[in-house]
Amino acid sequence: MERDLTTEAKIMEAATRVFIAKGFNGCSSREIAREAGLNVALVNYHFKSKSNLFDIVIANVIKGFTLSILDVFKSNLSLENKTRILIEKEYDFLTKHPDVPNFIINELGKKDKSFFDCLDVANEFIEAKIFEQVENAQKNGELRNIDLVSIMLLIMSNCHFPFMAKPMIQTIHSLEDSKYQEQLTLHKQYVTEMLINYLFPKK
Amino acid sequence: MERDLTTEAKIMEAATRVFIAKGFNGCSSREIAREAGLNVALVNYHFKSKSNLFDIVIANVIKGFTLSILDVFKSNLSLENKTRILIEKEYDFLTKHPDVPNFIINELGKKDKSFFDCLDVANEFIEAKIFEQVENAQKNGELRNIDLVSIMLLIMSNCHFPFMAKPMIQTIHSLEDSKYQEQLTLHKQYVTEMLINYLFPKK
DNA sequence: CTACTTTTTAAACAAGTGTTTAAATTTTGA
DNA sequence: TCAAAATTTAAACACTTGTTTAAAAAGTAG
Repeated sequence: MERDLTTEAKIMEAATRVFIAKGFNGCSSREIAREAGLNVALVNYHFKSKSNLFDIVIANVIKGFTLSILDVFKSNLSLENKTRILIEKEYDFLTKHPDVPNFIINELGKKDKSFFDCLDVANEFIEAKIFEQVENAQKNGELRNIDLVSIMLLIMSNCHFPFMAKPMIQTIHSLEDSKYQEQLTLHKQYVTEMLINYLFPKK
Repeated sequence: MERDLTTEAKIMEAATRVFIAKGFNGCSSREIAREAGLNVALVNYHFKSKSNLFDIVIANVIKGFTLSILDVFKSNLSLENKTRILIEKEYDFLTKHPDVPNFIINELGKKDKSFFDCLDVANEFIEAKIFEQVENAQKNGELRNIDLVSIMLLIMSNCHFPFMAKPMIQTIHSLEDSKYQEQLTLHKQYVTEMLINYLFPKK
């Protein structure tokens, strides 16, 4: 019962590309098949249904997105350095995959908690012992004493939003892609300085 | 040739609600008509087509969103106080309309520049002379010397993202609506402090 | 009341949707 | 080599989509 993985890989590649670009409702099974250069029926033969394929794709995207973050958390660095590297990595990742945050936020908002639990990323974070490190850094006075949700929100807001709002900002300010990329490189420095200053106040 | 505005108003109300919640591709003309308690054909009779209705709705939403910002810009306050009030107003607006940023960013990204030019909001900002005020504040040393795009990005990121990511954060941290609202109230204070400290460094 | 316009309605249209079917083809294992 | 299994295909399925049509209803003005 050896399966032809190449066909499934083709479908996954095309589906990931199309789903991220247009969302679940914005594309059809036939469009995915066309992009993969395959017959429509193959999508359901290999993946049962469009929504099942979608679940696999989004789980995959989230996994890939989470892995690079976890690497930083698991490393043996101070929280301040972890934050610096995290921002750096986020901007790197998002430069390559600018549509991913929008995709995750929009499509995950439609799912219920049970789906999210299946992804099982929470345990990975617990394993990284990042919560203990935060608690300790706050006791030391190294890290500002605000809750973890807000810390995450502050970092994510300043990393993700500039990529999410890219089409809008580009339209408003008439910036071509290369100019906006320069803007983002500059912005990353501002964001890093601002967040580090705020989260890790020196005395 | 007096038109029954009530019917058009009903369609606009339902369309705005449904479009914001589900996006252009996420809903059907029939769903909008059903929500308005009207016959499907009335949508096209009064608004020509679904996409025409959508253009009117999104232009309307953007206008409403922009107006409250412009009020702040036009007021006679220092940039620091304008920033404080702007953040306050953004959080107020977004508490009432949490789905609007996602809606605007997603759907405006699909439109081209010509559509955006039709909205004609740029002139309003020029009229408010906010650009001159920024330039002067930077010469004074009151405002940090970074470009306007980044200033806007910093403020918008920290105001909009917490609302855009709400479903995701709620799922991750198992927070009910009221708890997340408390979180946002807290977060607004952090954001204000962080942004003011960074944008308006005291000496 | 009557002739006319505007509004509303149910029904139909062609096109596209996700999915299934059954036949054709390819691959597999003995 | 050859039957059994897995894969691929074209075609069809029932359903929804945005939109149009033509008749009915409501409203308007002389």
